[in-house]
Amino acid sequence: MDVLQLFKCLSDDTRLKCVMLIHCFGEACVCELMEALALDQPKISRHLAQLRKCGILLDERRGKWMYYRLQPELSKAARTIISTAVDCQNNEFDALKAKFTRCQISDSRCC
Amino acid sequence: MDVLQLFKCLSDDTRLKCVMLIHCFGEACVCELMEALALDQPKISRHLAQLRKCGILLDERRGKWMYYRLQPELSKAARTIISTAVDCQNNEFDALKAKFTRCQISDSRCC
DNA sequence: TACACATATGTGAAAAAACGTATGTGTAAT
DNA sequence: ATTACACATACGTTTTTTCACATATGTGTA
Repeated sequence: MDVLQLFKCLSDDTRLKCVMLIHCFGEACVCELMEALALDQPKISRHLAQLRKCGILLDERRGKWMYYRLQPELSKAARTIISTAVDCQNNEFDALKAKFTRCQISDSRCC
Repeated sequence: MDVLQLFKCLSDDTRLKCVMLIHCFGEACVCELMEALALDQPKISRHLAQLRKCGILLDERRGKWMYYRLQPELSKAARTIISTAVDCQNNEFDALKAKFTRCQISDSRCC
C-alpha cells in the first residue's frame, strides 16, 4: 500500500468523507454512512469495498450489518495523512459530523 | 484550496513525484523534472500547470527557464501531508532523488 | 421454508482524467 | 531580424473512473 494508492483513495469526495467519519467515530456501518452523506447504498458500498481492497479499511459483520474501521495495521504515515486532512477542514467537516447518527442496534432495524 | 483538491493533485504518479522532488530540492525547472522522471516536456508542463492552478506550486521565470517551488502560502496541513508522503516511501524515492541533477545555468544550455 | 432486511457486486453508459501531437509564446544569442 | 532553445497550451483521442440500475449474497425471523 504505497502513498500514491492512498492519495488515489482519498481523492474522491465520497471516499474521503467516509474515511474521515470512520476515523472520527471509530467505526461506521453502511447505513450510517448512507444517511450522513445522503447517498444510495451501492455507491457507499462500492467505495468502501475499494478502500477495503486497498488496505485502508477493515470490515466486520455483526448480524445483518457490516461495520468498517481503519485497518489496524495501517501505517503511521497513512494515519498522519488522514488525521491532518480531518484537522485542516474542521469547519466544513463539522456539518458532516453533525449528520452522523448511530443506528439502533437494539431494535432489529438499523436505519 | 481544500484537502480534497490536494489529494486529487497528489493522486497522479507524475504530479506526486514532481511535488516530492520540489519539496526535497526546494525548487526545480521543467527540464530537471523531465530528466529525473524520463518524461516528455508537455506532460511535465501540463501537470505542473495543474499544480500551479490549484495553488500548490508557484512558478518563476529566470531567463529561458521556469522554476517551480511550493507556494509559500501553502497551508501547514498541506505541507505536513506532502512531507509525510516523502517520509513514508524513502526507499523507492531515493532512487528517484538520485536521478535528479541540477542543470548548468552558467552554460547557456539547460539540459 | 419463506421473507424482509442489509449489503455486495456485475454490467454497460457517462463523465473525467490523461495522453500524444502539433503549435504558440517568451527569451537570448547571433 | 532570424534562429534556437525552454516551456506552455490547444485539440482530438484514449484510458480510467464513476455512476445508475439490476441482481446476487448473507443474515435473522416468522
